This record gives sequence, structure tokens and C-alpha cells, in this order.
Amino acid sequence: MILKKGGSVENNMNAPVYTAASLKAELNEKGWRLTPQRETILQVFQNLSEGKHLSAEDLYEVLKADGEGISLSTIYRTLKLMARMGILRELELAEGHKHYELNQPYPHHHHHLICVRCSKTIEFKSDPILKIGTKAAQKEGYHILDCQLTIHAVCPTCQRALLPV
Amino acid sequence: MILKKGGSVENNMNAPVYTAASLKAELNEKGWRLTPQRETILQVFQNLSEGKHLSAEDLYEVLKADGEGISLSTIYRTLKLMARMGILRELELAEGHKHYELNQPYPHHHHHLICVRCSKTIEFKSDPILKIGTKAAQKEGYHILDCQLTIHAVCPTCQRALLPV
DNA sequence: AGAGTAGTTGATGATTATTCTCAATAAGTG
DNA sequence: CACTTATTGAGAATAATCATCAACTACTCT
Ligand SMILES: [Mn+2]
Ligand SMILES: [Mn+2]
Ligand SMILES: [Zn+2]
Ligand SMILES: [Zn+2]
Repeated sequence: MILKKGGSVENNMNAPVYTAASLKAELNEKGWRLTPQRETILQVFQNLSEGKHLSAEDLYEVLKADGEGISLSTIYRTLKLMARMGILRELELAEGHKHYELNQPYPHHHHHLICVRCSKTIEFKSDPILKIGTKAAQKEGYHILDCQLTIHAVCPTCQRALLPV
Repeated sequence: MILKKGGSVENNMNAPVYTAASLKAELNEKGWRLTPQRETILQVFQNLSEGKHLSAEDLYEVLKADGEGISLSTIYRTLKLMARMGILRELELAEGHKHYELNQPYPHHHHHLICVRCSKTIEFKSDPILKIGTKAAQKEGYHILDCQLTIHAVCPTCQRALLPV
């Protein structure tokens, strides 16, 4: 993975999302700071190819391999911070640990179909769902951060396997 | 909570769901067994009032209070088993632990709007979502178990609180 | 630019939800 | 009723995540 330092950053779908500057602005507005670690982590997610999702440990390893050593403490803190800011989405794609991806707005917004046996995940899009979710949040006065349809299912391979539940 | 022993069981919305007999049939078909513990746990969920969700610990306490002592080991095993069977849905309503509820079919199927700050949860219905989810799973040949829209947001109260993320 | 304030990091230890192990028990079968 | 084997319960083990705190540094204000 190539980390572009400084300047504006685009994601892999050619839709401009966050720049270091816009992240800094949003952080500072709340009295927080833009650190090199936070900027680096954002860039990793922005450069992540489509359909990829990272766990905390995954991110830790990616950064280590890139020569950017960031502590697991900071990784966990940053993932949670960015999820709460609405920059990242927190996904339950497998048992035991969370995965994260960039929270992309329409029209790149998507959902997940997950095999509960082998965790094979397929992404799919649906504009109506985003609309319905947005409306439901609005109706209750909630400020929406993320809206994700999760389908738990058994993939064709695992159906054939006839494994014990 | 009142646990009805034996006979057919109805949920709080007057829609017949699982009976002890139908659970037994489904279990035996796979070589599993219907135990008093499994039957009791199913009944707890069937008698749960609308909008309630139980964690493993919650369920453990409910059963203890009811004089039905079931070990935490069995609770965890049974929750996972029933979720994999599609009888229960596994929900991420709060940080740190899962919640469970009966996986009710249409027209009782519903979704969750969750405050990421205080975990206040609102349920809402949407038939189109269930249709979209079912179609997405079918298209990929996945055998659907559950289909849930999760909206992460900040509730009106927490918006006013201006708390640190 | 320099100083001060307070948010952030990284190392480490703590927590805790969930799983594993295994001997004792009991459900299903015929 | 006897047999096979899934299931239970107690306790230990695991692992993801969080808390703590001293050292560091981003930001703000002269
Ligand atoms: Mn995705
Ligand atoms: Mn619910
Ligand atoms: Zn699978
Ligand atoms: Zn709230």
C-alpha cells in the first residue's frame, strides 16, 4: 500500500473524501488535534482497494509493513474515534473482532452479505436503503453516522459442506 | 417473566413462531437434541416484550431470577446455536457485548436505530428492506438467516450534551 | 518564534466477554 | 431398557479491547 503524504487525497473510486486539511478542521473544531498517526491511518483506508476491510490487527500489520509503526493502543483509539466521527464504519464481518472501512457517502455507499460459517462477504449497493435509513433517523431527530444493511446467511459452499452448526 | 411450560407458545405479537415441538423437529433433523435448557431459553425470548433485547448475562440473570438456573456456558452455546439456526438474531446494540432477540419473520421484522453515545435504541419497520435483502441473498445463492438494517447515530439528548466523542 | 496548555502517544497491565476442556449426565433410538 | 453420543456445568483459558500514566507534541496565544 502506498501512503501519499500531504496534499489532497482521493479514494479508489475517484470520489474526493477527506483531505488531511478537512480532517484537521473537523478535529480542531472539537478541540482535538491532527497527529501524523491519525493522518496516516486515514490514508491507509483511503488507499484501500474496494471490498477490503481491516481489523485493528490488520491495520497494525499494514502499518508495520509500511515502516509506519503505530502502537496498537493508538490504532484502537483512532478506529473508535473515526467511527464515532462518521469517517469510518465499524463492521461485524466475523466473530470475535470488528472490521473497518471508509464510510463512503452516496453513491459509493454499500452493504454486506455475510456467511455466518466462513465469513465470506459480498458487498452490494442499494440506494433505497440509504434513503429509508436517513429518513428513519431524521424522523427521530437522530444525527446519522452510518447506515448499513447486514445480511447473515450461509454461502453456497457452506450449504454443500453440511457442517455442524 | 412467566415461562409457560409445554404446549404451543406464542410471542407477544400473537404470531405463532416456534413451539417446543417444532424446535425439537428442527434440532433432531440435524442430530441435535431438545434439552430443557434450550426449550426454556426459547420461551424466554418468546415471552420477551416488544423492543426488549437480552445479552448473555441478561438472560443468565433472568433465568436465575426465575429459578431456572442455566449455566453461562450453556447460555452462550445456545445463543450462538439458535442464531446460526436463524431462530435468534444477534445484535450489536452496545459496545462490548451482543444482544439477542427472537428473529421474527414478516410482518414483525424490524430494524434498529442506535445512539453510539448512550446506546438508546429505537426499532422501526420497513418492508422494502426485507425484500431488498432477500433478493440480494438469493442472487448470490446464499441461504438467508437474518436481514437487519443498523443505523448508527447520535440521539437528540446526546447531541445537546456536547460530550467528547 | 517561544511558551504554555492540554490533547495524544506508546508501553504495559487490566478487563471481560466469550470459548474451551472434560467428566458427568441425559436425550434420542430401537 | 440399554446404548450411543450430544449436552451440560464448572472452571480454566483466550483474546480483543480498554485503562493508566509518564513523556511528548499539536495547537493557541502572545
Ligand atoms: Mn464494505
Ligand atoms: Mn429489536
Ligand atoms: Zn460460507
Ligand atoms: Zn444518546
